[in-house]
Amino acid sequence: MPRTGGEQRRTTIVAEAIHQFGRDGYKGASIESIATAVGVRKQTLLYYFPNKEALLEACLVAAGERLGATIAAALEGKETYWDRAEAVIHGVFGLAAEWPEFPMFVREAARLGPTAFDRFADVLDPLRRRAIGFLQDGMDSGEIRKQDPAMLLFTLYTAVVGSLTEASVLNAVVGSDTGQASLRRREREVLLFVRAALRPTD
Amino acid sequence: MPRTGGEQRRTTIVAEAIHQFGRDGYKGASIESIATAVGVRKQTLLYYFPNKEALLEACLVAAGERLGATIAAALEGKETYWDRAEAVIHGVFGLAAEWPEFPMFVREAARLGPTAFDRFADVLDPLRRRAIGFLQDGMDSGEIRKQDPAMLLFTLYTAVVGSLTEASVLNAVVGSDTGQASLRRREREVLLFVRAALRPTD
DNA sequence: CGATTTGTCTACCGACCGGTAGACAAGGCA
DNA sequence: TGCCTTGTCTACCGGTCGGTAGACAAATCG
Repeated sequence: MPRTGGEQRRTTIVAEAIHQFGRDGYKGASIESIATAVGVRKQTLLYYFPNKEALLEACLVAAGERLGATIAAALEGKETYWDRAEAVIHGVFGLAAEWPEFPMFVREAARLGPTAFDRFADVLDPLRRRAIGFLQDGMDSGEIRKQDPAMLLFTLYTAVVGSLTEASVLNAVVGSDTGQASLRRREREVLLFVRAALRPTD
Repeated sequence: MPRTGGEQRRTTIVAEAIHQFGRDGYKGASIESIATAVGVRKQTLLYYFPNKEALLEACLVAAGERLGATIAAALEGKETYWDRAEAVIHGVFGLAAEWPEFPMFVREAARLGPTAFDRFADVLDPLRRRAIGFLQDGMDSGEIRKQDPAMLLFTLYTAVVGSLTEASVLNAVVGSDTGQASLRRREREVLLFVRAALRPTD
């Protein structure tokens, strides 16, 4: 047994937990099934995380960091306000493509209440501030429709996350539309929608 | 014991179930706590609904009918495309104001997968068709930005429902903002956002 | 080499949850 | 009046879940 264990196990468990919390909800996913999926017994999982809630917190922080890294990478080298908005949305959709349960987990985190969600949001706070300042600048320079920048950011968030998580609704509204192609269609749609909504009134 | 029971009990149970399914999720809410909340034993609830899933289906149909009635009432007498869109959004926000768990329940229904969500959506199908046709007309007459009307309806849905259900996110993004005043702010924001997004490109 | 830490396991417990069986009382009906 | 349906209850069962106790083996370190 190579003593490389430790951290690696931890991250594997967290990844699987995000997967199952996203798919089945916090209550719906059992630590037993998470442990089994990682190829380990429940008690081994409890060795790394003292209880289910601690596992959740680890997932929230990990998810925040992952999303933060994605967004930071997307912003690199982008200068204009529209390039940035587009890059962030594209980055988030890319993350959703390679990790479909990720947006569902974030939504579940929000459902669990502010206490849980803040664990996730705190990691992203610097980016949140940057985004609001940036939207404010765009409004000052007349490139973005004037409004409350924080509320705008909230509405943008709901539009993007909703588009990523409401697959059942998509199915009911536009008919069967699944897989990677659907995700690309939705990304394009959200981009057009957001661009139109940001455009200043003449 | 007045023999008025029956239907009234049923609807009371369904209302409470929507409440708890919305607040705690399908898995998180137990039929026992639902029964207790309406002042009855679990076995009495099981007398009306053979099992938990049957209760859920009854909730889905009831929710669909309630939302359908709300939207239909909102549409009455409205002629222009913008009056209609605004009336529907206002109606949905009104429903959310008097029944806060309702949007959460709808989102939970979507989370449970297409099979469950269709029970809810089927009731609303006539309205869905009307909405798409109506958006199409608006595009043909140049009053609405040209795009896929079904995808537009989906994006509008996600924006409205997201704004109603992501309270934790709102808290994290714009700071503490609760109660009826917050709901009104969000309604105004969504209205502005949607109006800007629908506006045709010059 | 021996002591200790690290990691994984088996065995078990108490709580809860969904659902069944069936007693029982009160209203409606022939 | 007496039977039957309707509605509500107590009692219980099997399964799952989160969590504890503690045995045990391999790796590490003085």
